[in-house]
Amino acid sequence: MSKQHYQVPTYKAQSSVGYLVKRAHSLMMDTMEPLFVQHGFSFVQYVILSWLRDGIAVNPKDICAQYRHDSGALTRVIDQLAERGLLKRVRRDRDRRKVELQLTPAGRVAIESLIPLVVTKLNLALSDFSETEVQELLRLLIKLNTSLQAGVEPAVVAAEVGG
Amino acid sequence: MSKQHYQVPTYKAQSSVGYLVKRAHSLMMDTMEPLFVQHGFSFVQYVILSWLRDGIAVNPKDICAQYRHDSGALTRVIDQLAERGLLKRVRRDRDRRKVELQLTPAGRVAIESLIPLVVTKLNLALSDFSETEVQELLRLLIKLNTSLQAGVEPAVVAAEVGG
DNA sequence: CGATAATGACTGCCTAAGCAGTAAGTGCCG
DNA sequence: CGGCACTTACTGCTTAGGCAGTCATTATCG
Repeated sequence: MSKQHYQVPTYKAQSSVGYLVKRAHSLMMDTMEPLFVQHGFSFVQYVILSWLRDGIAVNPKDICAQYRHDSGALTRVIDQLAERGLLKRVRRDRDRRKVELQLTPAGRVAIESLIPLVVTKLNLALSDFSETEVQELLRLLIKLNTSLQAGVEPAVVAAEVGG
Repeated sequence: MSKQHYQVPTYKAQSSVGYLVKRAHSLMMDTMEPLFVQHGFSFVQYVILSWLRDGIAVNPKDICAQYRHDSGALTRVIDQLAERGLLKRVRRDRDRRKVELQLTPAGRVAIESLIPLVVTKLNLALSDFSETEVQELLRLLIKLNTSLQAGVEPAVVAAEVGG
């Protein structure tokens, strides 16, 4: 049984966590995107390079899952980055369906040059936050994401079973 | 001078507030959108009806500002809703550039029928949160949004606060 | 082993968002 | 009053994202 944080008679959009998250996302994009555009990258391009840099996602599929980006759209963005020589596709013998993405030296230089800009902007956005507040915000967002993720997938399963 | 919450040498995307916010937004969309689609509405359509219901934004321009949606795209969504008889455009004599959007009775019924679905989903997503945690998450998100907004375009902020 | 399902990357198509430009209306200032 | 800048809603065009389907590869299971 869910707690009744929100209730139908008193619900207003502007105090909904959904609205606040969407707005935060939009504002964050407005803050960050010009940074990348000035240096010749789209936001999505930056994201891909960023994930490769951190070594968390190396396949298109991983990036899709982590970043919830469309698979088809991602293929085309990877094409752009590959054409610019910033990454390369490598077929691994182990599972030849998968494509391993590898940053080229030029790609590494590019992403490393963008990181300081991002860090500066984030720190600026959080300049009124105490360290405790930042950690609490991160914790609550992670908690929310975990909960949402758990809620999304069963719904898909149920739909498949029911349909 | 900004606090150094993030630092270049140790920065990783997955602990960035930007990434976490984007992910929260994506997951929230995945959670909410099917609710509306099943009832014949897109997410954006719901948003517009929702803002009209709460009486916060009554002009296309207000909705654009509040929801950071493209003006041109919004016009077309409003067209759809108007054609379905869920809202109507009214020119006010006071400032004939502005279009006042008004929910029709059918529109009010539609949005009111969607609210309980949203409330239920939100409560489910927050079911592991204490009331204190929810309030803290809302507070921190609002604080973040305020800070981001100030960083993006101070002139707009001043105008909105004044209005 | 062989047939079938499932996975991963990719392609074509379509819709919708983003951008720039237009037109009507308003405020400002001489 | 008249000219100019600004606001607001809207339109055409471009592009990018979402969806469905394809092909190659791998896993599953009789």
